[in-house]
Amino acid sequence: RLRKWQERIRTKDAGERNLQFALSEIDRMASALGVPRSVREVASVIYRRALDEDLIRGRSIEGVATACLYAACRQEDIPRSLEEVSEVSRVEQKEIGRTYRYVAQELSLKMEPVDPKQYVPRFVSELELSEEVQAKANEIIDVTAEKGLLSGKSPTGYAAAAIYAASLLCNEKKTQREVADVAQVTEVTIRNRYQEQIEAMGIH
Amino acid sequence: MVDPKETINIENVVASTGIGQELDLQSVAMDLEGADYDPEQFPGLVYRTQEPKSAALIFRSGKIVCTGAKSTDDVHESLRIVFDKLRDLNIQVDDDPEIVVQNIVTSADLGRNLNLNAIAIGLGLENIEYEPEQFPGLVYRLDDPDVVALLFGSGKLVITGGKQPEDAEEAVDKIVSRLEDLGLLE
DNA sequence: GCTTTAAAAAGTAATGT
DNA sequence: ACATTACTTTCCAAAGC
Repeated sequence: RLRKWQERIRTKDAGERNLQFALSEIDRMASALGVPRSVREVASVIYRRALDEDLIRGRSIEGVATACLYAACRQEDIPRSLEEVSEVSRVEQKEIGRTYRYVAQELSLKMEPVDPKQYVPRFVSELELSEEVQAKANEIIDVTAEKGLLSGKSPTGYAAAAIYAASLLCNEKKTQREVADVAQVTEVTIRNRYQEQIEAMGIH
Repeated sequence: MVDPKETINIENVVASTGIGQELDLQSVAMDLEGADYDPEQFPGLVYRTQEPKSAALIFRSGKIVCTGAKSTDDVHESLRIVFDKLRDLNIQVDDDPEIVVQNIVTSADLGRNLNLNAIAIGLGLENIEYEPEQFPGLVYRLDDPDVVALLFGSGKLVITGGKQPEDAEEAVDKIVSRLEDLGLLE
């Protein structure tokens, strides 16, 4: 009986320690990503729910913690790409993506697809482009997405192409390589999305 | 407008069977030309048929999995070839082993572009998974028939998980009517 | 969970010319 | 700038780790 009691304490302590580890990891990664405190709080809430629903079995604490942070960024409308999140996590990108989909499905998180416009302010800022370019990029995204060009395309590549196009239209040209680097996509992707967007905008 | 059902094409059929006899895969690998066997990597021996084109996984237990055939008839034909090859090696094979189709993969075309964003939100996010950062297709799980559909922006789709060719037809009908109900087609 | 086999869809990526 | 190859997702069975 005494043994069972000690065991309960032990598992309870282990559980507490694991939770503390997960929350400190979320905090560390959130800091590294430079996202506000509200995002860490949302991520922590999602993690505790995942814990309550027993979703961590068979998965690493780090993986679930990272997936929760990725989901929280999206819910707070300041998305970070899986690649960006994987850079501050020791879990590989593919595993983060899988775990995120699992957690989102099991907790019925109503995750809407990421709007490419949500990446625009950050990318524009990193490229030191004007608000005029930002407004133009947003317009390009809205108009071309309305015409159905967004289906199936990655939000980062889509935003990158719109920013590239806007920088040309506003005479503040950035090279495809410069834009590709901040968005972490290839020049080929920017080229392909750019061509479609320009075509749909009727700029040529 | 063309009925999307008419565009259905079977791309792959997976079936399982067994010869009712245990096998020494090491010796089968020696005698059967074109056989790939690496037990360290995978317990099954791989044997490919040319016509119809398919790949058979042969196990020590005598059970066999056949994949890659373009129709249920082709699966039977491919397995008939495999059975005869084994008989050529003086291995006893049951007269006509039961062949069970486990999965049928089909492709089809709705003939219209799809707004996957609208579909993901419109169909409630319940049986749907749409993560264009990870994959361009929208994953739609149906209960009846019990299949999974991958919908693309072009209007083309893949249906997998079905056991009968009719499952794909039913699935296409249900997908089309659901999208029409929500005004998401065209 | 993983390993292997096959096939389609469309996007993205790495590598090669 | 272009092509080719390869990887992402879904499904399923098999035997064994």
